[in-house]
Amino acid sequence: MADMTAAWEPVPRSRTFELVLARIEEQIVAGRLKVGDRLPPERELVDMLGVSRAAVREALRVLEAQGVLRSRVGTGPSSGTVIAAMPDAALTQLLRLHIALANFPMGDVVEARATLERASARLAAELVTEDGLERIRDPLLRMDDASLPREQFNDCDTDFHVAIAEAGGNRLMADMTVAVRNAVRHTLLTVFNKLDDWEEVASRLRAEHHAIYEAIAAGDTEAAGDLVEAHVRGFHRDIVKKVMDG
Amino acid sequence: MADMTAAWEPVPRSRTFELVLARIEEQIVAGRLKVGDRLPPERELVDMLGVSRAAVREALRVLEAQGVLRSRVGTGPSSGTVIAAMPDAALTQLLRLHIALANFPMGDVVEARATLERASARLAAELVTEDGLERIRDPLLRMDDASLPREQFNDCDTDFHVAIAEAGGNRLMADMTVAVRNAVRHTLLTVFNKLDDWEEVASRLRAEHHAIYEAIAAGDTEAAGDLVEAHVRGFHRDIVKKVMDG
DNA sequence: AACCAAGCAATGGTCTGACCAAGACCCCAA
DNA sequence: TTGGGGTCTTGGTCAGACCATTGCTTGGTT
Repeated sequence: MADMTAAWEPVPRSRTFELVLARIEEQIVAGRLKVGDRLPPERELVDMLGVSRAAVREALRVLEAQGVLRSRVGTGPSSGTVIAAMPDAALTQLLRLHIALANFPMGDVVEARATLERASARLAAELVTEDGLERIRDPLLRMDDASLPREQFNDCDTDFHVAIAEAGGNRLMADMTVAVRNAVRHTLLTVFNKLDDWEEVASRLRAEHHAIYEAIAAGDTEAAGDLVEAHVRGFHRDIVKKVMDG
Repeated sequence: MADMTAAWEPVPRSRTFELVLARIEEQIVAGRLKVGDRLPPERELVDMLGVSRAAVREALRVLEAQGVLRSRVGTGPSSGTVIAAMPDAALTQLLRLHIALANFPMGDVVEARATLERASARLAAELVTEDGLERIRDPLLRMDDASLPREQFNDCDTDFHVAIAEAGGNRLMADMTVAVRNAVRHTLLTVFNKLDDWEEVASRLRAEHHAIYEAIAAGDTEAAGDLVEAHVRGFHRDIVKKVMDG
């Protein structure tokens, strides 16, 4: 007799749109659909798969939410439904909601940021090009303007960290870094706006950013990683927690 | 005159389902919708928002793809659409497709695994409980069975790494680790099945796994991290690459 | 009184068919 | 040659109907 200790979980009854989804994913995984390829028009998929247009559209919506598709109305080369690759936006959105749902406590997010950005900074210190350095320097210098409003400072801060992540040349790590950083963008802005000693905090961040930049530019792997990790952890420990608890 | 260097990107014309999506996300971010809460039935949302049911359903489908919702037919307490929290499945699915689309080259994935699992192992060595240790030990011991088919060995391998990630107590890092590991599950299985010297490889993996387990059990943070990183990088360098290139 | 089965109502799932709106292309007139 | 309007393709939206599942209610039977 069969093993009865394992629960007899009901087979998840496939909904129509999931079958459509499976067909499309199948072609992606098999490599028959590549980035830039166009899918058949919705109405053709309806005929080919023998399902309603609503089912097709729900499947497409899922893939769009995963950053795999892009749809445009009209005729011509750029119209229709095409395979695209926008994982970072999809990742960001996903993390944002789950952080809001408190599935991911802020402490976990900080730990993840410290881990990812430390690794990104180390890669950057090893592999960065002159072009990459310039992309890091731009937001860095813009933050030096003392009259910069806090919201724009926050955006530059994001750009700075994103530029470092991308300088390492690892798209997956960069996208995860971007997603995690973006997911807490609103939270950080709220914190910034509550600060009484804004100028003091901004000065500290500027100094830390400059030190990180110097380490990366100098190709000092260890220093770059340590400084970024300390930057992320220190900022949350000393500033974010104080504001959110106090 | 305004700055003309920045491209005048067209404002993305909001589609109806995106408006619905925005309304629901709004309530999640504001904390008015928590895990376990039920959304109004689709037909009520249609009345409240003044849109078609198709639009509502497309929005719900997106949230479901993000692991935020769970829908069930019928009446009663467990039916309807409820806020759930299944980020790891959603993350896995997302990464799987993007890896298939080659947005994320295998080298990047390995780098990310090394980074995430190193950090997870360090956390585990510091924080693991007796219960957590047992969850790590279970797949470890099952892999010691030399007659275990390769596919099940692969699953146990996954379970082993997942258990370590979860032992650290950081849900976000654990979910990212799980997602990345799951996303390459199929690839690894293919590699396993192509190996001529399977027993030799399995022995090596077993030995490395045992060493990792011992380090975590002993609370040796540095060793645990180093061993896991070496395990991940070494496996891909020595085995996966050889099979996929040869 | 206890119990079981038939029926009912609520809810998500699916389909049909229609129309709208954006965008590119074609063709004709100036 | 050029400008403009028509038209076709394509995604976006909607209304309304029916199906399938599920849990609860109800009423009869023992």
